[in-house]
Amino acid sequence: MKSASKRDRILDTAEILFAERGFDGVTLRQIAEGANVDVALASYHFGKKLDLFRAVFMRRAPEINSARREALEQAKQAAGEQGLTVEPIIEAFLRPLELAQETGDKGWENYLALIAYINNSPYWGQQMMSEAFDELVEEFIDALRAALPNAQDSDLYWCYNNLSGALTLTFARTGRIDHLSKGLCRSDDFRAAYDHMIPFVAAGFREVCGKHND
Amino acid sequence: MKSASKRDRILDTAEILFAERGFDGVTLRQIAEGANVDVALASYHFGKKLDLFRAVFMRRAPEINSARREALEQAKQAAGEQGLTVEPIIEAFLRPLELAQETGDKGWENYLALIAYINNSPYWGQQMMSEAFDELVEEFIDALRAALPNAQDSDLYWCYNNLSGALTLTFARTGRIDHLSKGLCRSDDFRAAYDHMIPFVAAGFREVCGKHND
DNA sequence: CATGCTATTCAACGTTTGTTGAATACACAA
DNA sequence: TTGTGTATTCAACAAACGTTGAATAGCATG
Repeated sequence: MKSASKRDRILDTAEILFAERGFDGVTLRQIAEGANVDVALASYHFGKKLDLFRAVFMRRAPEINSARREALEQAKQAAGEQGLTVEPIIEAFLRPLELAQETGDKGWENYLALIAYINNSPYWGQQMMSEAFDELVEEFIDALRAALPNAQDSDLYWCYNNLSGALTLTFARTGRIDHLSKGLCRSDDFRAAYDHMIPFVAAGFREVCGKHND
Repeated sequence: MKSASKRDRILDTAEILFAERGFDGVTLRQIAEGANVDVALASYHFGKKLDLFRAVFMRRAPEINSARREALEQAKQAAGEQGLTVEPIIEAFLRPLELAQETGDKGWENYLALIAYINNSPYWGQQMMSEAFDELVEEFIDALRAALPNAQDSDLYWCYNNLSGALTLTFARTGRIDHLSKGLCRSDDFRAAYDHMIPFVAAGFREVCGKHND
């Protein structure tokens, strides 16, 4: 990160700090200090503070979307003519994030924590999340609708809401589960988190949206 | 709220604003203005800003805990000798919150949105949440362990993590599901939210923690 | 009425905030 | 070398921040 351009260092540092403390909990001076850069440079490159926040948020979204889309496409290929069932769809939605977190690139961990913050904030929540991710989410809902032909649409959306909540809490890595389980589970054990989340969520969809065709 | 004591009006207003914008997104002057009170009064009653935040957070926690504990006790009575199954345990954990949100007391809605904010914040998350709720959560984990005798403890905690995430996203009422579903689902339709969450979560627990004895 | 205690306001403090305009450094083309 | 545009720093702004000490009001009890 030392050799990256100053513009990128601002983005990287802002990503870390916004993920930890939220938009209002971070000052431009803290970001500038962390990036070893003058305060005014952030304004020069990104404009207002809110524009910097948006830039951080939008930077990695396309990569997530394409990774998920590709995983869904591969699952469809693998399923062949008999069509997709629930579990591979959920798997395609979630595993790319585990992979992102396991790259060792702390940037991804921070970015996903930032998403957790935004997704659960009534103030920031709806607009940015929808703008960045809803188009692709619809593709997954379509796949789930095909796999669960007896489901009502409202059931599918409510189930997606449960999925989204479980996922973003994992992003946040608050360490609460570490404390609650007395060290038995660790918030940063991504493998364990997703290995438990995928069957959990898939079973929930099947239960609520009808077990037929599965 | 007009006739409440000024001290209470500060708490009520702080609850609203903290839930919307988080700790750093709200100023003491905004709180004072909303409560129709001088700025210095908040410091007089509560000390530092952070102490006010804690006071807001801790105010309603005991009421949630006792409502949940009572619901669990009633479920145990109803189950009799054959012991509790998963679904009534989840129901006892979740329904009291639906009831709180349906009282029409906006204070409860705001408070739960505040919990959503804290639970997903790596900065605030662990300490306050654990302090307020973990003791009671352990009682529910115990009940689930009895209902799922083949479960490993780590499985139970990971499943609780999924439950916690789904629940707190519902608390946040970000309106994203309204947009995503094109109005088919509404974030403030608590009945629908819990009616979908309870079977979803119960099925997840049974799937991950073994279907035996259920 | 006087006394004492709590609640509330007033006024001000020293910092810190986001943002900006001018000044400087840098890179590269002519 | 000179010129030009971009990148970066410097210095400063007005506004807003949390917090505090002293002053005032309200209200019980004596």
